[in-house]
Amino acid sequence: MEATQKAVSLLETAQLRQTPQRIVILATLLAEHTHPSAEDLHLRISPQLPSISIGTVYRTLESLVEAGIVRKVRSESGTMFFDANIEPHHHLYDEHARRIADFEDARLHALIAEYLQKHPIPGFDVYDFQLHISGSFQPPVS
Amino acid sequence: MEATQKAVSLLETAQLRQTPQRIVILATLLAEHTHPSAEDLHLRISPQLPSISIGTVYRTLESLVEAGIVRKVRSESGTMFFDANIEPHHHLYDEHARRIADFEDARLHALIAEYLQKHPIPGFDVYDFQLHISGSFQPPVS
DNA sequence: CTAGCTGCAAAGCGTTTGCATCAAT
DNA sequence: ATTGATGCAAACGCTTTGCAGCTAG
Repeated sequence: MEATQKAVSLLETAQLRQTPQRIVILATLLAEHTHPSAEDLHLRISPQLPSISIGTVYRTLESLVEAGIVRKVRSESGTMFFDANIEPHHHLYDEHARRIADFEDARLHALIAEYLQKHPIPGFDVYDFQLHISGSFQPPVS
Repeated sequence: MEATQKAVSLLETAQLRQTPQRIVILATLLAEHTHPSAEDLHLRISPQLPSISIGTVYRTLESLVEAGIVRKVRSESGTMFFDANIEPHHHLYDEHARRIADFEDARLHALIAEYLQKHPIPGFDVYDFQLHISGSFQPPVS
């Protein structure tokens, strides 16, 4: 399915207003295979919708997160990155390129989930967990 | 050993100048069992050393991190928290109280490390990993 | 003596927000 | 028509930085 159509249908089921801004933001994010920041998205969208403001991008992303359509992940540097992949997955933090990539490994996820279930943490109620793996994509020339 | 003495000896072995500011900052952090922010530390230190500036706190903490004496962890909200416990450990993110607590579990750490070693990620060099467990300390009254 | 740390204040950066206007429903 | 979204710009919170003076070595 095309990204724009998918965006429209997701907004519809989430009962969110289908404004041009929201449709473009969500469609752009769905078409991405990376994890863009709000600013990244704003830059990418500006040519198609020059009047869109960065504030709207932030507010829209926040609504999408609340609706469960989008996930946000904070990077080491503090910037938020957005992710339309809401399947449980982990992240690889590239320390050199300063970007974040998805890391899906159902077995690893199950392994940790099982461990946490078998060994509950006293006084702490676990909602969710995420593995942050830091390293680099291309080993630095040493 | 007393915190101040430990701070002095850590600064010495790290070959960092033993200024009153650095000694107090490190000693305060060593005495903490929580993960204070730079501002927390500044507030806690001000009565003893009223002239100390927040900039110095940040610069000192950065030096200590570089020296491997201190770890920093970014919270969900974006604020940095500092931690004098440099043993490999994971963190519990309390979504309600917005604080971070240590979670040490050598078996879980070993389990994940072993898995990552046995199943290398193609094209990615792993330096380190951290499990972010989110939840709450006192289950909300529902 | 001198390399490097400190205090101060200003600037930086990503993000949020108040407000008047505008548009989806 | 009404509720909620938008653009704009100002403000925000945390962190970093330039600079002149100070201090540990």
